[in-house]
Amino acid sequence: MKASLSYQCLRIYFANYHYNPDGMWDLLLQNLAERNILLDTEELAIVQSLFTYRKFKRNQYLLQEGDVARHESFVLRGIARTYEVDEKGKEHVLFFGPEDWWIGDLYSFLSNTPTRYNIDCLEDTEVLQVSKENLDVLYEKVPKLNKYFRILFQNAFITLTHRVGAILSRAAMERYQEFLQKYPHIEQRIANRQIASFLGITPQSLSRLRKQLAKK
Amino acid sequence: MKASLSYQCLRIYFANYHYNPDGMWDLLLQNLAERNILLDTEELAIVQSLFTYRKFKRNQYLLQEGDVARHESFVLRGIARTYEVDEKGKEHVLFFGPEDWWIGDLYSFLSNTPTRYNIDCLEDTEVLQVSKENLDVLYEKVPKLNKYFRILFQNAFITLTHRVGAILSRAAMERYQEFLQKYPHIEQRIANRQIASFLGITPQSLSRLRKQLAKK
DNA sequence: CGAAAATTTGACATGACTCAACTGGAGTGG
DNA sequence: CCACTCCAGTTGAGTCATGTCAAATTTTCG
Repeated sequence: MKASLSYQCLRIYFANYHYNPDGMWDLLLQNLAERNILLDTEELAIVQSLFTYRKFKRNQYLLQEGDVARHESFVLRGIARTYEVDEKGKEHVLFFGPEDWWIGDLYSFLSNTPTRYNIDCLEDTEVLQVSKENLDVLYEKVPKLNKYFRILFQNAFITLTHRVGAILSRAAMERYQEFLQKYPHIEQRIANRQIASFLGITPQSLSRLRKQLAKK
Repeated sequence: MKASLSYQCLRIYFANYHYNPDGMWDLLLQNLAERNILLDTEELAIVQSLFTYRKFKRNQYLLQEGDVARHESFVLRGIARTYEVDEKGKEHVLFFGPEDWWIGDLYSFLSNTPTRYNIDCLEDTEVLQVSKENLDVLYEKVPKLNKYFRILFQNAFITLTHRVGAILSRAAMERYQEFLQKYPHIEQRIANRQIASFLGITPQSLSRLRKQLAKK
C-alpha cells in the first residue's frame, strides 16, 4: 500500500512537468511555519508519508453531495469551491479554496456521514490530501499539529463570524465592496456569477451593482 | 404557559443562588471530558489558578464596542448575546451564549484590537474567564488544551458554515423553523426580537411568520 | 470560426422592510 | 386596587431592494 502510494506520487511528479518535486512540500511547511509550527526531520517524514498528492482538472469534483468526505485537502495550486444546491436547484457558494487554503467538508469528514456539499475545481488544481485515519495518526505522532489546526480553525471561525455579520447587517453593495477589498486576487480569477453566489445575490443583481460602481 | 415559565426560571434562580464553590468547576470539566480531555490533579490546579469566576447581572455588559476583549468566557449559568450595531443603529445578534458555551470576541482577544461587537447578558449570568496571558500559560503548561480548543473551534466552524448556508439558500420561514428545532431550550428563554435579529429579519417579519405557523 | 456560456439589460413581481397605530401584559405609584 | 406608563408583540399600508423571466450582447473555449 505505502509502496504503491509512493510510486504513484512519483509517477505523478513526472507526469506533471510544471511541478517541481523538490518544492512539493514547501507551501504546506511555510503555512505551518507562519503559525509557528516547525517540524523536525522525523516529523516531516511522518507528514510526508501520510499525505497524498493529487491533481484535479478544471470542473472536476473533489467531493459530491451524498458521498462521504474521505479527505481534507490543502490546495497547492489552482482554486476550488464548496457549494450547496437548494431545493430549487440553485447553487450557493460557501467557500473558495485557492492555493494555501484547506478545503473539505469537515462535518462529513469527522462524522463519516454523507455530505450536503459539492466541491469542484474552477481551475486545474493540485492538492495534498490527508484521510481521517492518517490525520488521527498524525495528531498522535505529531501533537503540535493540534496547535496548528487550533489556530487554523480559530482564524476560520473569526472570518466566518465576520461574514455572518456582513450578511446580517450590510447591503449587497457594501458586501461586494468588502469582498473586492478582501480578496482582490481571487476576484480576478473567478466568474462573476460565482462571486454573486458567494455574496448571496443573483448574477443579475451583481451586474447592476457593478454598473453602479463603474458610473462613479 | 407564561406562568410556568417564570416559575421555572425562579426555581432555577434559587437553586443556584448560593453557588457551591466545590461544584464551580464541574461544568467546565465535563465540557472537557466530552471532548476526551481529562485533567490530572496537577493540571486541574493549574486551570483553577488561571481562570477567574465572575457574575453579571441581566443587561450588564461583558464587552462593549471599542474596548479590547481581555477575556474569553465560559458560561456556567444564564445567557449572553454577542451583537453588532450597524450604521443605522440596528442591532444584529451573532451568537447566543447559554451555559456550557464559550463567548467572547476572539479577534479582539487575539489581536489586542478594539472590538466591533457588544456582549451583554439576557439573564443574570455567571462565567469562568481566562485572560490572554493566562491562556498562553495554559497552552504551555497543559498542551492538551490545544486539542480541546481545536475540537471546539472545529465544531464552531461547522455550525457557522451551516448557518451561512442557511442564510444564503433558505427563506426566512425555513430558517426560523430550523432555529426552533435546533435550539428549543434557548427559544423559550429569550425575546422574539432577539431571535429575529439572530435570523436576520425584523421583529415584524418574525411576528408574521409566527402567525402563519399558528394557522397550520 | 462557431457554439456554448457568461454577462448585461429591461420589464415586472415579490418578499421583506419601514413607519405608524394598536393590543396586552408587567411593573409602578397614587 | 386602579390608573398609568412602558415595552414587546402584532397588524396594516405603502415602499424598496432584490428576484424572476426573457432577450440581447459579449466572452470563452473547443
